[in-house]
Amino acid sequence: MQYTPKTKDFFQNVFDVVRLIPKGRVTSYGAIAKYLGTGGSSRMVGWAMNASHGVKPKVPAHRVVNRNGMLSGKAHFATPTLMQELLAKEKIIVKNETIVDFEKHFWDPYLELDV
DNA sequence: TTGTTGACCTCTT
DNA sequence: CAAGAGGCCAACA
Repeated sequence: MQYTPKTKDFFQNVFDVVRLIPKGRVTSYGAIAKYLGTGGSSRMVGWAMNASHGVKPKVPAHRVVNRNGMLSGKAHFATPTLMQELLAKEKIIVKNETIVDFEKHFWDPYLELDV
């Protein structure tokens, strides 16, 4: 199913996809942006995540990283180490602010949520 | 309404 | 191989 950002709020869209990320899996901003139809505008995803702090239910923003698997958004969490801590609970190994075997834990909304 | 900003991605130098 | 600049779309002032 394809979301229609025109009919729904962009943030709502991003939050919905992020919440659908299975435990122990991660995805990238670009993948979400592409799935939403915004294409290369992956920055919008990050913008939406910025508003995901006081959102309910909780949005696993720690499962969303950049294309290289680096925790670029960790600075925006409550604590710089919170993101890595949360990922560690998901059995995801983070080394030097970067997810180990990122491809292995990568979760593509296109493949899981159907295109 | 226009301009700036932003947790990014990709090409070019 | 490393660094810089441009591009994408949406929200905020």
